[in-house]
Amino acid sequence: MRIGELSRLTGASRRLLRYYEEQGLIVPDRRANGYREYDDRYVDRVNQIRGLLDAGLPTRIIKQILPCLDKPRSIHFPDATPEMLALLTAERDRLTERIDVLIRNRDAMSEYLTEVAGCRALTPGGSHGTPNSV
Amino acid sequence: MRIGELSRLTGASRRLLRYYEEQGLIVPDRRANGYREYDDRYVDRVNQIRGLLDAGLPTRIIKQILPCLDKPRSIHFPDATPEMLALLTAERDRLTERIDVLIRNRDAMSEYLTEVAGCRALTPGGSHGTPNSV
DNA sequence: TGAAACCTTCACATAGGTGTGATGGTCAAG
DNA sequence: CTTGACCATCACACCTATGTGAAGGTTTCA
Repeated sequence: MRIGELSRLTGASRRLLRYYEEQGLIVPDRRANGYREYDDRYVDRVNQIRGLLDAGLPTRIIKQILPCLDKPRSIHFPDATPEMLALLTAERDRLTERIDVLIRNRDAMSEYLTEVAGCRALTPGGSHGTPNSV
Repeated sequence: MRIGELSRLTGASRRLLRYYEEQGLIVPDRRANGYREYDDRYVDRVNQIRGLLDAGLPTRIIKQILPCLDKPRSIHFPDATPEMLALLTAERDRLTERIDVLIRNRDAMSEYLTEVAGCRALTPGGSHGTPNSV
């Protein structure tokens, strides 16, 4: 498929797909006329990239760990230098810490919402104009 | 305490502390001479801000939800407009999604590392710089 | 043949968090 | 007083992920 199609399938703008390529995250083939040609697996790949970006990892890091997370990697993980493994381990641990922080914050939000909901239940009075009792 | 101390305690640069203030996330008192005066609770507060920022929330949103997560909030959560609650709920859900993505990626990394470790165990030949056995 | 829809590259712009330096005030110790 | 450590404000700079537009080639369809 060409870039427009992939853009539609992934939600990433064409610009962004070119950017990911520029950053070395994806390496599409080229047709004779210069058009980029993407095979189907790029859909998953791009989604994964976006997930990692959204997770706060910079492209520089994603570029390095992505080969490890490749689709049906099961059997043929060939290139695993010790540095690679160290990096991956470190990033995984960082990710875990980050996850913990997020969970704590999420739980604090939930807790607050629960409390407010409980409070709400006790004050049947209309909500809007009157700030809310308590 | 003054800004330098808080900076030391939180790891946030002075610049950043002023930035958070500029964004309305913290509102320290001022001494007669203009110096910012922070009370102890700002340490937790700043840490929480950094956690949320790291979580990908923009200051604009943090500013809004922070009052809800305030420390001993237990009893006196006074100002909870419906919009506020909706925003908080939405952000919490976004956060949950984000957490899920992170967990999936983290698990993929762990899985890969486990596989490689298993593979390693089978090839006793010291690889490169004798990384570190398993 | 020409218009529409797609593609290319290049380059400048923006937004958010953060670094850094200039310039100057405050305060405590020698 | 002066020195040094702290503080203040202001402003310019950076990085990274993105948007956007210009100028031009290709393909498709009428």
